[in-house]
Amino acid sequence: MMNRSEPKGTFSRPERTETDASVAAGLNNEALDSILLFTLRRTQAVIMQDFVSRFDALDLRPIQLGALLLIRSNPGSRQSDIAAALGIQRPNFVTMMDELDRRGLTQRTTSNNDRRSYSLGLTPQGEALVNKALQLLAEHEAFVSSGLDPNERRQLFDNLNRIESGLASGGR
Amino acid sequence: MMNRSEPKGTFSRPERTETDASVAAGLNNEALDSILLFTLRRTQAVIMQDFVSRFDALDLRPIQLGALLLIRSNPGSRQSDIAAALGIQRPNFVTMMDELDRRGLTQRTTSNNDRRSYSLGLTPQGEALVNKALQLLAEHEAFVSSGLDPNERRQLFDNLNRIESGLASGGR
DNA sequence: TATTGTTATACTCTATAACTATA
DNA sequence: TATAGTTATAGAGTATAACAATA
Repeated sequence: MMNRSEPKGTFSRPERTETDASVAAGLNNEALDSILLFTLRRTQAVIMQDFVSRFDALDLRPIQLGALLLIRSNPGSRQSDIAAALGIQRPNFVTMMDELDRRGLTQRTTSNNDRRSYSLGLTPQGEALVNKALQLLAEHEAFVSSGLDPNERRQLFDNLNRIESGLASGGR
Repeated sequence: MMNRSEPKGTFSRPERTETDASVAAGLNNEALDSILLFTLRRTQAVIMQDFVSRFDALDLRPIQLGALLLIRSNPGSRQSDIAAALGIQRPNFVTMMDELDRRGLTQRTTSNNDRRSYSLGLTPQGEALVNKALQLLAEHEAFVSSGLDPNERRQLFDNLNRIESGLASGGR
């Protein structure tokens, strides 16, 4: 173990928290635990698991709920805009919209100003589904944050957002 | 906007930090910004970008570096153990080991005790590559954490680990 | 010329079933 | 019988090129 007193050029280690898998096999994974990317990945994995199991009842994957929420908050948006906000490619969003349309949750209205693009919107069924989803979402967020007090949760979002805005699009 | 005074049953919102994409299109993505899974995903994406661009010179993807680091810290481990610690399926780890072997970075020695399994280890070239990688890794971690002071970075790891250990394997 | 939606396609990641050799 | 490594395979997710319609 390292010195407690912050040696220069060294990063503070996270608290010792072994991965399940490594604990099971008795592996030393200290090296991985101190890498932010890997810690984020593990945390995301367990959160994803809870999300997927909760939203299985509504047959909604995270990205689909993201699309519905964005369309609801930004009615009239174009596919390109929603895809960009979701961080996915336009071609891949087409397939997603095809399915949401097929399920009667969304509608593509041909725009008057620009006949190349669609105006996206939720159908009444889409609105109804999102309302159910918001309830599940609140329970999901409460569950995954149950180990954090409100201030710690705020700190977490703040730290994540600071990292993102510090690195975003600028490159290095 | 909501009241500042923590209304009951409501979660503290993260600080207002718009996604690049949504800013570009002028979209309101408040709903997504308050979902931990989505915020984690965005943060992970920008960190991944930096990681990949830095390690391109060594031709190492994150999961490959993870494998090398685990093997280094746990010489003699079996493939199943390393795969589990990495959180990937055993069949998929086989392909990875095939490539690391082909590149002369790792070696599979048939175990004496149990001739079904291999004892994994790094070759001298593997050791050398990991040493170079550790330098890059330190620079990567410094860069992605440059917006956080040591205490904030510690908090971030701690909060992520608390979420993970709170949800891990127990289900809900 | 440039952009929106689209099609086709390919590459990575991930997950499962089934085989073999050992135990 | 159970387990380690393996093979084959299938499904997501993601990325790019190129086309038709429209600007």
